[in-house]
Amino acid sequence: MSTRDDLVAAATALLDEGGPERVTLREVGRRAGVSHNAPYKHFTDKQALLEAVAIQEFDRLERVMTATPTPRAEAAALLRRVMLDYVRWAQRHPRRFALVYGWSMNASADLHERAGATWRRLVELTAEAQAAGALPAGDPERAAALVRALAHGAADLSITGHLAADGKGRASAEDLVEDLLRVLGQAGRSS
Amino acid sequence: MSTRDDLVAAATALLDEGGPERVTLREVGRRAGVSHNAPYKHFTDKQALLEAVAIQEFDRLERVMTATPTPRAEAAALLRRVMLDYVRWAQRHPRRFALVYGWSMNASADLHERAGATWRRLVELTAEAQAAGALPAGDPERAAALVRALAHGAADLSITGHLAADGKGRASAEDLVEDLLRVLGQAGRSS
DNA sequence: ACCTGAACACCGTTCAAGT
DNA sequence: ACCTGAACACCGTTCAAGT
Repeated sequence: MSTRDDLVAAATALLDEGGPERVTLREVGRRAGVSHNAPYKHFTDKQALLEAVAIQEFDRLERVMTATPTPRAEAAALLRRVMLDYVRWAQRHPRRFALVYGWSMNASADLHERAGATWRRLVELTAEAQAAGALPAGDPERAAALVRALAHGAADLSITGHLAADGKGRASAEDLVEDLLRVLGQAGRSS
Repeated sequence: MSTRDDLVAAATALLDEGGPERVTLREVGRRAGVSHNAPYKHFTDKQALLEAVAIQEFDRLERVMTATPTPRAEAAALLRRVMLDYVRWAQRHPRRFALVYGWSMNASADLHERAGATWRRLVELTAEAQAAGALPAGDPERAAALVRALAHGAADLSITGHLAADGKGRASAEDLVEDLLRVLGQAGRSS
């Protein structure tokens, strides 16, 4: 483990504990066993350190999406699994989810590039599912955006407690993903 | 305008300009024409000031939802308009959207209460739309959650630039809301 | 090349007073 | 009741040195 890796690991742990404000360069340095401004020798500023954390997390997401552990899985089943993985990851690591898709990261060209690759893979999967009749025909980019937006919104509302507003939230984020895919499956078969 | 109102207005303006970090109590005080810690006589801390901003915004959202300007509008048309208003509000005031539904607000009991009222109204609308056959039958809470999660996710991805990953995003947040309602409408009529 | 310690500006918050 | 000014602790960032 290089010092750089130690710094990223410490920043990730602090992020999980209390969000970006908890990630102080002083505490990151302390946990990595260096001085409070040693991070500046590896990252231009705090923002760059958080970007490194976000990129590391994006790489994990992409690995899940491009891996196909179930041999010969149908596109629809694979799409379902990928989207369920996505909402489970978000619920398991809510602060990483907030970081990766949050405000501060929309200026990072590096992150934008990785997001593009993940997105293209999702569009491919969607197109295959359409061809199999598991989704309605039409622009695969648009159909993929629909599925992704639902999963993203369900994960975000679930994390912030807005899915269970009355204290009796009857639908989990995973339920909503399944509901959407079921409705889209009906529409795909009936057309 | 009381001093308190001036403080909330200044905080709202600063939030729009650069997010919560930009909202410093010193600058809020300066814009309201008071000292840098006069805000402490009206709010217990910065968090409480931001909560006041969030609550003000939630009240506006609720007013849009409970108002029915189009007389005798059908439930489905009204639901469509409410959800389109929601994504337009989010795109117009991205930092307010991030504040209201973001991390820091999930501990505010007052905000939670207001969210509950808005949510119940949406469930009512959904139930009416289901009765009219514009949405598939089933638990209205769950159907409402599906619509809301899609709108929320589409708005969030649109704001952070993730809907147009390839530089040629073919679906706007509004498009996705319409797509979902169309598919749900088909499923409602065919059952 | 990588790291340290002092220093600076800025911010949230507290406190002792003022009217 | 409402406000002010000084003060404290903390943080991001910079700089002059050290090996």
